[in-house]
Amino acid sequence: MEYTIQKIANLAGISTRTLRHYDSINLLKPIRINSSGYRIYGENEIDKLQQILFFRELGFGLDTIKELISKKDFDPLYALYHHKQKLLEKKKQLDLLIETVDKSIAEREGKIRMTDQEKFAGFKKQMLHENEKQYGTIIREKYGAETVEKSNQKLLNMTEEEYLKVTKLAEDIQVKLAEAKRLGDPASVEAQEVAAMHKRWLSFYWAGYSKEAHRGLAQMYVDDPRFAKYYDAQEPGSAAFLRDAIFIYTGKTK
Amino acid sequence: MEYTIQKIANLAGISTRTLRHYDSINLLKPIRINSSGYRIYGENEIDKLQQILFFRELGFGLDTIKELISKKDFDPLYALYHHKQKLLEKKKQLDLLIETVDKSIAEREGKIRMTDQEKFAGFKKQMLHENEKQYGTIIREKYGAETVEKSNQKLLNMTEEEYLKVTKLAEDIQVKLAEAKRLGDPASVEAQEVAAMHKRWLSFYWAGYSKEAHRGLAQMYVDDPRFAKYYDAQEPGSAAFLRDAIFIYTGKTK
DNA sequence: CTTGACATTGACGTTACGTTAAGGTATATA
DNA sequence: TATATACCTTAACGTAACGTCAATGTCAAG
Repeated sequence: MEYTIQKIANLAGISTRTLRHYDSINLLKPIRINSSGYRIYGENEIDKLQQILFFRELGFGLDTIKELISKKDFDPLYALYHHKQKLLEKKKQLDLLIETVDKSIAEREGKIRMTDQEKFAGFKKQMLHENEKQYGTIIREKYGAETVEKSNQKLLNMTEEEYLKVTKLAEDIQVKLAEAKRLGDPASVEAQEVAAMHKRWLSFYWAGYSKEAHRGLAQMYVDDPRFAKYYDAQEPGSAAFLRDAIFIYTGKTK
Repeated sequence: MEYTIQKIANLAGISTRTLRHYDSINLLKPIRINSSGYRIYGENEIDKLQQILFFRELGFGLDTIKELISKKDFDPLYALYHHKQKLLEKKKQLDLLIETVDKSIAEREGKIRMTDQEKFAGFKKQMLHENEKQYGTIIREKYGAETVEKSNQKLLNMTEEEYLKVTKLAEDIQVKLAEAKRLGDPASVEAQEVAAMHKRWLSFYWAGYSKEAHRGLAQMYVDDPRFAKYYDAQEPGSAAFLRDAIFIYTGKTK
């Protein structure tokens, strides 16, 4: 099926302006432009739009959505599982809100009392922290094709806020690491700062932080060419330098 | 209990900037400012903020929220009932979305097929029209103190979009009615246009439109001094003029 | 007495569109 | 064949609800 802009807008319950906007920011391009300059959308665009709307519904910004779905290894099926999980969480929160309404009604009718805390239960985006003790599959399974996949999946399970934080942190580490490397001393304040950042970064993916595991990962950075390549990209020898810094940071000179 | 800005922000899970914003637009003012110029919030503000957040959660704009809760006859208890109903509707929609995810997963796994329509079920703010056949209590109960209350309650049951539309329509009617009245002829194009607008307006509150009922209401506008006063405010004699126009519009010269 | 965590008022920035404006295109009907 | 109507286009400014500085003041603890 081919759709003009208004047909697809009606189908999805959005405005034509929104579709033009998505076109202009390269989030969703029509499959082709006809001889009159009209946008024409096809089946693939339908599915892509659906994904976009799911992410949007879950509070992701358009920039983030674009990043996610345009990745070469974007997996629509896995994304759908992600959506389901997140929608279920949202539903839980809605239930909490409804409970808060019920309580507030009962309070107004003089039946019960509420603390000020209780009056806002369900509004706060509850700490996923507590009930989401992700355990560190990364190291435990050693590395391999799976490892990288798994950690990408963890990305999808983050809120947008977390996602932005963690990707920014990763970038910062790259930059600071290259700077520190140029100074040459893995015991320097700069290098130790990088090691600390790396610990924070690791904690995103991996709840059970321990010095031993941190060191193991650091060594892996050197041994595994894929990781080494990533860290050496900005400045050669960075992977080894980072390992040394982390070894010192975790209290082991070598 | 008294709260500083950050305490209340943490309590409610919002930012201090948001609270300052609400202050500056007169949506939520602190109970007092202390000697250092700090905002201090009290119990009443807590409850008011809760109401604000409920409305916000339901997609109401801050302007609209301000209008609603600052009305002298704002009823917090009734509002809570409203919130509950709307939250339950929202939950229904979420269930629909989750169903859409499930189906989409099944489709990707080759188990079922989906139409393009189905792929977007749950995104569209479903027509409340269908399952919300409000019946016309206004006329049926004749008028009285209750009548006005009931129709105000209907306002709370509208989405923001509807609310804005209906209030704007009411204003437009006022203006156009005064203009048409000055022309003098209730059969004129202008007057008939007003009658048509009035029908649209009425349909917002009252699903079971009929010419008889429309005429009944028009007569009531003249007979009831409260209504007459409202319509005669801009231009004296407008209530009677409107009645005449509606009588003609509904096909009864007198 | 200074440090750090609070608070204040501007004021400009951002996101995701809404909303004209000015105009080209397709099709049904007079 | 004309014209009305319902589409479509780009361009550009508008808006809502804050986020994010910057510059500065206040308060409690060590």
